[in-house]
Amino acid sequence: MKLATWNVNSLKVRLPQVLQWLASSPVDVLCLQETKLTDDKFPVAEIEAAGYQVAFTGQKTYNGVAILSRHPITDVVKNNPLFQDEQQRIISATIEGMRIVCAYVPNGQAVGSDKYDYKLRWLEALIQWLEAELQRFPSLAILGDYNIAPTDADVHDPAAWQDQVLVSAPERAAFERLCALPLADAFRLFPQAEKLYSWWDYRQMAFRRNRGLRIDHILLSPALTQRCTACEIDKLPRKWEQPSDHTPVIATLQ
DNA sequence: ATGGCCTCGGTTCGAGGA
Repeated sequence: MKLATWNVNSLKVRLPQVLQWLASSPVDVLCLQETKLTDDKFPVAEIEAAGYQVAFTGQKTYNGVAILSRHPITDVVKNNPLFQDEQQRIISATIEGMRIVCAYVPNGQAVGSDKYDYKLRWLEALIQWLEAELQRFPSLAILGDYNIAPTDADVHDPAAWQDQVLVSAPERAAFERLCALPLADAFRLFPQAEKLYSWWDYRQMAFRRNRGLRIDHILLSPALTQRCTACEIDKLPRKWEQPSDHTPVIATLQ
């Protein structure tokens, strides 16, 4: 069983790449963020033709999330019931006995900004909601773009990024509280090479210089942590023409 | 010192992302 997450930065632009990636990496579940499509524009037929069921919630221009699955999808819930939010950033569903949560955490723009406050409030509500969800669903995975690099090992240049948005102490504290629910960062369950990232800025040839951050994560409840045998970042799609600035992260479960 | 790119909406520039 393979679970994956990918912020595609517009599914309209990236649909061919998503289909190409699934053809060569036929994961069981793929969570997408930043689809940037209203629901009436979602490419249901193309995704079903590739062998996947899909649940999604979107809006115009910004945000939007989706869960693609080779197995039946049931009990779809959109957003966090504890947090009134016009922005479409969460969708969850049950697949093969697992509760799958697909999340697009707010970026936060800059420390101290209104958007940063929104990010921290959003994360607080996420923690409260997941605490209850874990009681209901022992086998739970939350996959997505967290917009948080958990430690300096996840940052290409920690000195340059110190106290900036995506790495600031309050954001990292929120990530730690998620881990304390408990949820495990699947990537860190295993030995990993250094300087592995999931996002690189489009500017300054950041990808070629590997100036990136690891901000896309798969967090697993204890029952799924026990089953997890690998977690890896697939850099290949970031090398394709007209790529997303993020690349997929994949967890393998027994 | 600053910004450098990409996407969208809606027109050729601004907002947002990270």
